[in-house]
Amino acid sequence: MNVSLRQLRAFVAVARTGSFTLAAESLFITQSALSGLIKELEQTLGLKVIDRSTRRIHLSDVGRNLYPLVDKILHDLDGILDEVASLKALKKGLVRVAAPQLMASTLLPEVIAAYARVHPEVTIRLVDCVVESVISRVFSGEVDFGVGPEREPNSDIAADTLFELPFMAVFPPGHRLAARPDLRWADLMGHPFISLQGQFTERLTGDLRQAVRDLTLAPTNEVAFMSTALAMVSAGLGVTVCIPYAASLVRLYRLEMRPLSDPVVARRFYVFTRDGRSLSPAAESFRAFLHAYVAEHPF
Amino acid sequence: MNVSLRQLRAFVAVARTGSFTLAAESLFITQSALSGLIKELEQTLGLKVIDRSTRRIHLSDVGRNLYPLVDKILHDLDGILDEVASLKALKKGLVRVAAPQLMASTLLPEVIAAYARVHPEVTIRLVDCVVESVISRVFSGEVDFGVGPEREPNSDIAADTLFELPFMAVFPPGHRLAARPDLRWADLMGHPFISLQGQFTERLTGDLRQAVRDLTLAPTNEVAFMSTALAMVSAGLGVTVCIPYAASLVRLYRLEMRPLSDPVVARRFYVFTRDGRSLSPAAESFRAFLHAYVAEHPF
DNA sequence: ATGCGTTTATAAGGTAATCCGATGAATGTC
DNA sequence: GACATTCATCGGATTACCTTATAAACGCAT
Repeated sequence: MNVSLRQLRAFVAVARTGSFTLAAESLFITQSALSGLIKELEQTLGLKVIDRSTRRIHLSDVGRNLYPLVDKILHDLDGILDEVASLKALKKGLVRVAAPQLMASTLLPEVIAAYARVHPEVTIRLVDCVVESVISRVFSGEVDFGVGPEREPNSDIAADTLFELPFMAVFPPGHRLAARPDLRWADLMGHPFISLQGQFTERLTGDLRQAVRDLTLAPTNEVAFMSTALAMVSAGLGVTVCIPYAASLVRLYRLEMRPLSDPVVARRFYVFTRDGRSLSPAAESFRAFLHAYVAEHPF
Repeated sequence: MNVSLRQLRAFVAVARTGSFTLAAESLFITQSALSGLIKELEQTLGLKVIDRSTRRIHLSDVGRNLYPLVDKILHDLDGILDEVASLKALKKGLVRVAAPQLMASTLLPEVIAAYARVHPEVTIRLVDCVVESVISRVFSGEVDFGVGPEREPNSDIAADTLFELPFMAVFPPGHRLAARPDLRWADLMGHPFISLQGQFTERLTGDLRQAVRDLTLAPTNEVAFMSTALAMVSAGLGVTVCIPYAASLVRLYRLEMRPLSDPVVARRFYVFTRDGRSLSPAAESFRAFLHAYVAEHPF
């Protein structure tokens, strides 16, 4: 029995209004179109569901039994379609974003606050974790997408460049480095260098050696979190480097940031998504918003 | 959002099978037709519900939420359509028939038994009542149709002739009337006449006076039920008349029936339905069966 | 009984949805 | 890189649905 939704909607509209003419109006079609829908429905079912003449309309016995059941189904379906429309219109939605701790405590809260002003009904759930967890959380589906620095390519993960920014020197106000007009990596060599554990230091060391053969970065301390590093710099225990997106945190510690050259070493940050998997409307919206925000707010 | 049932069925089939090709087979359409249905569904909804390549298929986030809800709706709808199909195929159904006591204790039980042998899943509910109630029960919708003798026409009630049969004399075996070769109404005049209350006698008296001016039927007793009349005839308290469809009851009382002429007075019996209202498949089936039964079993 | 206003049914023609068969493009495996 | 298989697209045909016009039916008033 190949009945159609249009036919069922026509039937319910007639049952509700008691008139073909009024039912047609309620469905925004002409009376003759509605008459044809009812005729085809009855032919497909093989029995009458509406007894009518030009002056009277009644549901048949079968029609009377059918009406509340079909009415409920259409009501449920319309509820589902409304739900989808709400998701599409960003009238509701949930976005889960994984990001490393530094991202999660500097850039992203700003972007999320700005986004909430535009789309208050969408919930952004920030999942802060170590850099190495970002991609695995994306892969597992635990989050909609992740934000973080470049890592080994993975065929199941798509990486979309968010920004590429250079490292900058960070030191306390009044530090001897503050007096130099143009800072070079070599200038940092005479000072205790505080770095981050893991690929941060490995990649940095590799990049420097590749650019200047005898430039060797020997961290005097390797800590897990940038906030620890900044606190130590603030305490006069050395200097560090970081990417400009963390400027807000550097200012919080009342530290100074200066560009570094010879060489300029940059890091790319990406939005990671599962390859071949679409984002929900809300996630796609926030992803695009993040890209636009970063493009509009140079650090 | 004008989605169609075909599109929703396509979506659920893909979700269930994990393949466009297998989903198309399960819906008895080609793979390209199914591909088009999914494409149109996503265009109508304005978002992706299925992420796919030539080698992989996943439901999107929205698709994953949508699937169980749509699946349930389609399951419920198919249940309803199966119900309608069962009603149409007479695999289920209830028919309520109103009939006068005499009809209800002679003809109709026979017909219902015969019908049950052909359509065991249909329930026939016999509502026995006085003649005058038959039409009002049809009118009120309390029964699907009624069976009974002619009464004043009513524009809301349609009357479809079931049979037209003549009155016959009823008397005990060995009665003086049994010796006569051809009985005439005048022959009954010399005997106590037991009649039925109400329009039975009024209509009969009117018909007889209309045919033969000085033929006056003066019942010596008027009772409510034919069974009472037959019992009294059996006890030798008089004679009566009745319509041949009640022959089984007359035999039960071991009485004899003979045709009556000068005049032949016939009564029409009808199937009464509400005008402009269709019968359910089961009711229509039983109504047709009743007509056929009566045509095939002359009394 | 007749005329009238209004409602449902039908006809003709047009558009949208759905379908088929053929084939292109993509993809994982060998 | 070749191959088998799956999804996407194209062109054409059919079906479902729609509009406008109009016929048929019907309850009411006269």
